[in-house]
Amino acid sequence: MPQTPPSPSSDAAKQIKLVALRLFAQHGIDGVSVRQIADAAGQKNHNAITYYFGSKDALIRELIVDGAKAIDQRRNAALDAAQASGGPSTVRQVMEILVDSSIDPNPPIWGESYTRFIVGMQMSNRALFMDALAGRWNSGYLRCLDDVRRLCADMPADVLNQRLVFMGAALGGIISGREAELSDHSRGHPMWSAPETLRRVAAALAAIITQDASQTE
Amino acid sequence: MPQTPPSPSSDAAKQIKLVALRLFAQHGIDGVSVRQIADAAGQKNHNAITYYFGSKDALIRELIVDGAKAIDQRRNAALDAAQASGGPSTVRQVMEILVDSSIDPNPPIWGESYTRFIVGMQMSNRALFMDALAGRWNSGYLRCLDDVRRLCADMPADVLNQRLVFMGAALGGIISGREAELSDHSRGHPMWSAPETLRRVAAALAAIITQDASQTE
DNA sequence: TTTCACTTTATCCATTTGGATAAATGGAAT
DNA sequence: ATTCCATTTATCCAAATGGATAAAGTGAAA
Repeated sequence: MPQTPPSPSSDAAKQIKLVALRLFAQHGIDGVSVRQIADAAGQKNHNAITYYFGSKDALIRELIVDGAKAIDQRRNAALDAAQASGGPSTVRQVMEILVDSSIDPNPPIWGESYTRFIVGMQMSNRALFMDALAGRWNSGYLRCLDDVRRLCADMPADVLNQRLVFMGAALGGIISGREAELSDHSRGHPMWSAPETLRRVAAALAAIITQDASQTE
Repeated sequence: MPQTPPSPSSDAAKQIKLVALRLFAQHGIDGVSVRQIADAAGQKNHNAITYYFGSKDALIRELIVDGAKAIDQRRNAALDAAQASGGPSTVRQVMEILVDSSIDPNPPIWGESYTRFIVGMQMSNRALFMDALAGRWNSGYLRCLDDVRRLCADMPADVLNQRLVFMGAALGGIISGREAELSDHSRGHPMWSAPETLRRVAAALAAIITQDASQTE
């Protein structure tokens, strides 16, 4: 009777995680019961969650860390690659890294869910979210911010920091909106599935940072 | 035994609505029970919700409509005022209207909650949200978008519409982030309480719309 | 003072929740 | 074939949930 992680990552456990992430993203963690998760994962009994993860809470924590880790690793890899040639040379480049690393390169058939999941957690279960991450898996994001600060050294620090806050909020809002749209398979999504759209998201975020007075009009 | 709205708006009913909005904004509608609401509203019994609103669901619908109505009226009033002198003449002006109208001029002591509530509903309870609004109380937002289209007539429609989508997502993300910060009374919030900050939010949103190629750096 | 409508309070209820326990199942190694 | 293990399935449980009902309480009008 394994109280510690029973199977490192059995098929069933993987399936439960995939399905739970989607349901949590769609309805919030308080809007989904362990029974619904077990059902959707093809289990005949809700005890599967207790068996594989210990509790609903522990499952949620795993999902938070898994996704944050994956994104952080993509971010750091992209930054390391850019670093090889002296680091990103424009704010736009940093935003591209920030946006691209937010996207799962191998999403399940029904589309991505993590950003919606995480944004929902930050809104409605901030304490659990913060506790699960405990400051971990955030280095890539912080490195991006530092690169922007390096590239905008002439901007007053308080103005820049404010814009970075706006940019972060915009990033979450836009990417989770994209996820929600793409997860609706009842219609096509020409805009969001167009390859240039993510470039334009990066451009929009860069505009928040690098806006100048001439933009008054 | 009033099955229809019992009291138009008694003190207790008002208090319940105020408190419920805050709790729903903080924890999501599935994270708050009618007992918690009644407790926080000073009621000794959770039947108050049934008595005044019929059901938890009906209370939620009232909250959705109340806030949407108030915002829409502020938006239309501001647009009407601008219309008197030929309508807003810059995208920045439209964004100011959009941002300012999102703010409750008479918030409760603990701060505003509606944007977080609504963003959470859109994420986790989209169907209920859409059904409660049924397309109503959205004319102010649509008028703002049309004003932007008028002011950006030279921009390709698909590009502009895309940026309007980004802007809307950014607006929700930024304003709900502001609400969350300001609702935390354990610390001061020099940035968010500064009077110029909302102007800068509007500037950031305007930058998303009016970004040009020179912004590549 | 009595009546009557409105409001508050006290219970009751069926259902759902997360979790615990235990029984069955299945496959590989012995 | 038997043992032993991880896994799946079947129940059980106390607590919490949204809602319904009914009993008090309250104040103004008659």
